[in-house]
Amino acid sequence: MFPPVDKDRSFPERELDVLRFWKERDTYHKSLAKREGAEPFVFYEGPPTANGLPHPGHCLTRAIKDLFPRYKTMRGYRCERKAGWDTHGLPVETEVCKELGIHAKEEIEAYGVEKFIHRCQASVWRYMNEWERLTERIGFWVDLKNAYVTYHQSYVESVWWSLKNLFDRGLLYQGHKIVWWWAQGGTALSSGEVGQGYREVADPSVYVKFPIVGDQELRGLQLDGPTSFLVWTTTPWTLPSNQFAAVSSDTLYAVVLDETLHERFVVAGKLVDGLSAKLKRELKVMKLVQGSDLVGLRYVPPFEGFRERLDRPVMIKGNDRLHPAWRVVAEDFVTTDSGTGIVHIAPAFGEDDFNVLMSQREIIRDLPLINCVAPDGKFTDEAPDYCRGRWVKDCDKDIIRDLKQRGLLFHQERYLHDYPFCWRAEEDPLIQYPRESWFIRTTAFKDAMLVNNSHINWLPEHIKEGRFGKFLESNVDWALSRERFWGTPLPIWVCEETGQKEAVSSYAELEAKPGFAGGQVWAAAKEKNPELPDDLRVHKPYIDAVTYDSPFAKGARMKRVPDVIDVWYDSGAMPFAQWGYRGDDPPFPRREGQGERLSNLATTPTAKSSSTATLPSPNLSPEGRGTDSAIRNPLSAIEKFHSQFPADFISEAIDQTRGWFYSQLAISTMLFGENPKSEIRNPKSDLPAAPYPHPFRTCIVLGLMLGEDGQKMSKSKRNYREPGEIFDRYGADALRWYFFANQPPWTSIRYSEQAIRDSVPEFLLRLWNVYSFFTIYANIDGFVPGRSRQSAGGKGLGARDSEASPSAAAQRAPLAAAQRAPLAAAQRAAGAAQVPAPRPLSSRSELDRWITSELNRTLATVVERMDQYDNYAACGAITQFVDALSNWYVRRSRDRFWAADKQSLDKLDAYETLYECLMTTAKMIAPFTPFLAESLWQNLAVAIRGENVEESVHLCDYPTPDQQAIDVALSERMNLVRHIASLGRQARTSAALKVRQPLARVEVILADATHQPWLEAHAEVIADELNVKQVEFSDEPEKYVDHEVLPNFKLLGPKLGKLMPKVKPALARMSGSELLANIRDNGKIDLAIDGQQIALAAEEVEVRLQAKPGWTAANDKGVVVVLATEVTPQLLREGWARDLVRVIQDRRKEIGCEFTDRIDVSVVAESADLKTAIEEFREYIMQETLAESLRLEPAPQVESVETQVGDARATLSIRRTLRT
RNA sequence: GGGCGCGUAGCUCAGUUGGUUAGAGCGCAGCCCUGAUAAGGCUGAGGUCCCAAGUUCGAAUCUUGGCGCGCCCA
Repeated sequence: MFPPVDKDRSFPERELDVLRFWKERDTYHKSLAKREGAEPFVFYEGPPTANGLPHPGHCLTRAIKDLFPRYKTMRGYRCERKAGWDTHGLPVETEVCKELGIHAKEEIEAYGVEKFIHRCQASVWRYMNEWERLTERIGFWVDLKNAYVTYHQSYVESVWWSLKNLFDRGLLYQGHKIVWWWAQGGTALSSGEVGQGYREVADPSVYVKFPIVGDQELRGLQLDGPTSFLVWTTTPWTLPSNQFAAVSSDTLYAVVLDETLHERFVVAGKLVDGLSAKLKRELKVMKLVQGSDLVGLRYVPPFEGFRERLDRPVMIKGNDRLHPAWRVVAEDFVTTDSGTGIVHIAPAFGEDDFNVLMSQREIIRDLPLINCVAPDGKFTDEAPDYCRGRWVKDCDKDIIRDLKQRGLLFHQERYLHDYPFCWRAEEDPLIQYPRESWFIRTTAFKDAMLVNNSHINWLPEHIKEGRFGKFLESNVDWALSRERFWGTPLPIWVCEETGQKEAVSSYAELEAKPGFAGGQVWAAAKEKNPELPDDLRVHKPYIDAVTYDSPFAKGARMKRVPDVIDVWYDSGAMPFAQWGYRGDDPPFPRREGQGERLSNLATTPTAKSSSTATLPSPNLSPEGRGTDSAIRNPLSAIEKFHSQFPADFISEAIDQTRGWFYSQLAISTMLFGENPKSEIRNPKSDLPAAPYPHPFRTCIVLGLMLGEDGQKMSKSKRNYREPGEIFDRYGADALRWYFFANQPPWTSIRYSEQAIRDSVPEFLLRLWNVYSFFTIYANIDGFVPGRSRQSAGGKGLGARDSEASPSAAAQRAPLAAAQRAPLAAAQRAAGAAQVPAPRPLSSRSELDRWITSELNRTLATVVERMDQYDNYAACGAITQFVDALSNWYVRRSRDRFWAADKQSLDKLDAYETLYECLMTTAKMIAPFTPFLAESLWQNLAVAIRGENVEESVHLCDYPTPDQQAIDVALSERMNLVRHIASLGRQARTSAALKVRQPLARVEVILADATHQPWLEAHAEVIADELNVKQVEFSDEPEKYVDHEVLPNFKLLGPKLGKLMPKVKPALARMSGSELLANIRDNGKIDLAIDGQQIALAAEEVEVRLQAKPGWTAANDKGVVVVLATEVTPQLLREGWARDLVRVIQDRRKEIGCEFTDRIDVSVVAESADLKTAIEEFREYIMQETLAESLRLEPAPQVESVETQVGDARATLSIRRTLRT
């Protein structure tokens, strides 16, 4: 007995049962254990941050991350899935700040860094439960218990190790650069962070006069009267820090006369007209000058703050004198696209500007930087008095007013542009500001990164050369340091005397340093609060307290630089840091039989660095290590890293292009790059190269998920539903199927609740109904799968549908199969003894062979597509199969299932075939909709076969196609039958003849007669589908159809060229049937076009059919179906009988009959025709409705209903047969 | 402003080396079937394939230039 279908339970409810089942049985770990020793399929989890709530976008990521590991596991690979959490960084800090109601960096310091860090650490886990619940509920199998956590000491130390490696190789340097600066937060932001904060704002746009100093040599410019340079800026607050004005050497500048102001101005010639238009008055061009001729001209500084100090010439090389500020320089970056062609240079506030200063410093040594803004974003005392101590952006208005009063403002307007704000403090505009910062010399690896990238399988492909490739091309050094609190501390200690620096790779290494001090700060904190996680030891402020003796100067101390690092570095270090890997130290033991992924990394293990002078032997167990073990790399980490590097598969959304995708690639290329010659390598580096690509081979770049309104999903807009509600309403399978089957994963998808809802009836429910149909009848008939009849000697389909399929597995994963084979064989042997195999496929009916062929064709497609990471096409194939199974196989097989003889071979074949289809489908869909698959498996397999099958569908091998079972011709023919049936129904519709009304005959006309003999042999199917007595394949098609002969453009195009367009009309002018006859007789058609003789071969034309008017017919794709519409009284009565059957069946249902209940029927009707019909078809009616009696007189004891049968009214009473 | 991607039915999306009748699902309308029944099927309406130019015998598809949207970067 199969467990009866639980009609009352919803999909979500059943999913919860499945979740419980997996948990109880620990199915995930069993699925791993089963693949012990098998070839690994490596997956990396890109760590989410758990301090925000997950939304539907995260569901997509988690679904796709589950799909392929599940699939690969079933295909025989071992796929560990270590979860991870990204825990550091600004997002966390700002959350805590919000909680505390504080904002600025000083406020954090005032609150206390130690307390602040404690809150950060706690806040990281705020939404952990929600994330874990989501992960579990959507069916994402991942090892949450052993998740890596970026603030854990082992992780931090692994990151330190990698930074030390870079430092030792001279790749980590301190530089003075213009950075995007979050003044309130007191830190620089990475380009990625800045990018997230752009938004459109209206800034003041001012054109300012820089009056040319009159007493200088004007090089024949003949400026009679006051003349000014016009400069343009959208940041008036930078004007008090103006230092130069830049022009473009080879641009023509115009000296224009403004007759209203009676002043002259210098602007780029090209921009004069535009400027005039803005002003609505003419600017008269007096003279044109080459930009290079303006270089060196001085102007009056717009503000006085630095004038006293700097407005005088200084000596430069060769006794020349030059003003340190407020003169014109030529720069390449100056364009005439906008503004005035003369650029205001404030070196403190722009990268280009800063570079001007740097090149000027090559001429004037010690040239000071003009900057009257402090790091907190407020003006210093060198600024105009009305600005001092105020936030720069607040001063724009006052500065403009001041300029206006002094007659220096030429023009003012508002300018709409995108400007960056802090991504975590949305009201804070960023400013560009010069800072000391630590950088990684990623530019040295640009070529290596490009090579590495070229080996990665990006999906969609355009990412490789497109977005990601372009990004790599424009690589700039990675600004690593952050002047913040909650992050991985930069592990660099500086000698307070000499300023020399060194990097440290672990806390233990610090403790081993001579003169180690400061550890007591942590010890004291821990004593005071024993609850503190030990991981905080390596964080601020405790780590800041650690100092030691300087190896560079006697008596001096080493102190840590106070910065923490960019969180993106944390995430990018994940391929090794998740294991706490810190290099092959001790050497990694080479193991036999390990694939190429290990060999290159493991071949050249080298000892290094002083702290490991006495290496333990590689096989020393982790427990047996000595006291200094913490300094060394844990053995397990080395093994783990080597066996799990690189990843075969990762996936995140496209916004990670410059985030996680880049950070991983950059770090991996720098540490494990393949071609040492092309890179800066240091003898100290102990890292052997790994072949590209790494650290990931295939990356599916997911599209962004938009809200229902097409906008980016956002909590404040509420344009999406909480994932939890989706699970409760439709279930995880519905959501997953929606993701996998509705579009390729990389298209950005608009979240649509309706579409999720729809995946229930379209796929899940349809399949479930097939299963339900099977269960109902299999139970009625007491069907036991595999125990059909004569023992077929074991080599039937039984082997295929039983779980074990060792030969298939052996081709894929030798190790796994070898281990499993004996067990599987034993299982099969045991099963075979109890359960004789069913009839072989070859003995079964055509319909059975057809659906089995479809099943295997589907499997072939699914496996082929999934191996290419193409879930969308795979799902399409599955959908089609389920449709074929439900709407053709089951429908056409109904009579077989209802056959009275429970032991009829045909009936048993039908059960057997459907059972096999369902079992294989359960396995086939397991990676996609794991819950439904499990329910099917439990009810169809485990409930019947118990120990003889895997206890979960997810422990099964993925089914592979049986090429022998595929019959392409049969598929084609069956499609043709389905097509004919569809056309027949179409014809019925147009004649308003319902299918229940039998008709005498249809005639089928085929353009291509290839399959006609086969169809003639299957006329019965068509007759049944269309409810006609007779199907004929007309031998006089001319009676019903016109033939249209069309050229095959694809074949003829290249051959005929320009004549091509004339062929179609030429053919149309001739009679279709004559052309056909021509082909039949001569094998070709002769045409004359433009006087040229052309012969068209049979395959170069296409014959189309068009039903002639006057016939009830439908045509499409070379088939016409003509319907005989005459309804004789005999046919009419038969139609009525069928109608009565339907009415009785309805009534059966209404009174709650079981499928097998017998009934007594009474029909009272006035219509003589109806009575005749009933008598005529009495047997048929009784048989169809399981009636024991059928009377034409009232049944007073039984409740009756009025009803309509055909055109007649009738009173119907039925009751269950009274039997004990 | 630059890079990348996308514009196909009311909606969500397919559309394979360019081939002359551009498809699917949903939605809508009408109908059918029903012992899988809170399912299923059929039919219909609905398209200047964003616009323009070019290449070609032939363009939704290739090229160029616009326009619009999204993402990334400035």
